[in-house]
Amino acid sequence: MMDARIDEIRKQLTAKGYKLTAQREETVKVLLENEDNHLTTEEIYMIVKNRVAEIGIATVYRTLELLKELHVIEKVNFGDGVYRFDLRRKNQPHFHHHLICTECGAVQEILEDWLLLLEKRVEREFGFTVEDHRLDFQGVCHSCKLNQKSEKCKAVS
Amino acid sequence: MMDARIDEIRKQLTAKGYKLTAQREETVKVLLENEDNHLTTEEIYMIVKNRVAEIGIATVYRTLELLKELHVIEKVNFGDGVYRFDLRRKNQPHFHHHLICTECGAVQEILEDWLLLLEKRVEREFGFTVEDHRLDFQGVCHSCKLNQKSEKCKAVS
DNA sequence: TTACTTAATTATAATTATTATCATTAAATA
DNA sequence: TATTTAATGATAATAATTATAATTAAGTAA
Repeated sequence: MMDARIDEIRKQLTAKGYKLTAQREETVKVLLENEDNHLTTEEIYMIVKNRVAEIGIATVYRTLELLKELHVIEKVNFGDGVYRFDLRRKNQPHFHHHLICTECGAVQEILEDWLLLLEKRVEREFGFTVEDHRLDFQGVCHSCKLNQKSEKCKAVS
Repeated sequence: MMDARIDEIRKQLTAKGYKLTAQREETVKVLLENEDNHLTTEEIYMIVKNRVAEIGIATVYRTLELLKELHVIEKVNFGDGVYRFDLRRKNQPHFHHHLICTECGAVQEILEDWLLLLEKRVEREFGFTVEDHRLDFQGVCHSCKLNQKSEKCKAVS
């Protein structure tokens, strides 16, 4: 399962003359295992270091930059001051959407592409050919709203 | 015109116990005059400094942070490594959209809100209450496409 | 296998962006 | 006018990222 994905990435790398070194492979594994997580460079470095020890943070920076160029991952910024990395999904030409909870910080993903119609409109109205997009919603997630309700109930009783 | 906008911002500041000092006013003016520009902190600092001289960069950082909290401006990141600041438009509860050209770097704004339907869908399908959103399209703008065509014509002739 | 060539790595220095500190100034208030 | 508080400027400290240079690993040709 994960091995297939790694092989695929290896092919993408070799196609461009790069190698999948042990350090790069471990970094990719961490990304795959944390597909839903949105880790920072520092976090990725710490996890890889705990496993193989033989890695410097500069290599992590370089590997992430490389994977970004290959469109394997995307560098995202949810406005909390740090960059995070997010795997692109298979067979999804465009980047997925996010629901960012301003209460608890949770980030949920919408993998379905909701922007096809709007992209046609952009082409029609602005003569702009869309290659990719970024759509994030900020707001209050379901579970935070439930918690707020139960807080209110406590206050009333 | 601009004065009205500044007065409005002054009121927003005083309502929260802040003052519109000379430094803050100049910073706001620069933002208003560059409504379509997306300046970085450094750029804003240089412009203000050339006018009043009496400002330190720390004050610019502080002022921009303050204006962000008041929802006067938004801190944006188009993926080129620097943060930029973008004025929120009047009577627009949600942030406007961007068309970012990957060829020439031009950033065009869509001031109309195209996401109302999708936000209802987010509420319905995920129980997530949207407070704000961020929508950017990356691609090739109209004028870059025209240029590419004329390049081809030259090559053929 | 051995020598050679190149890519990739590590450790660390340098750079850049941002934030924190603190003495000073300006403004508001009593 | 004296007092209090907010805001500023200069600069130190911190954090994130990039650049550098020596070393290692891997691939290739003789």
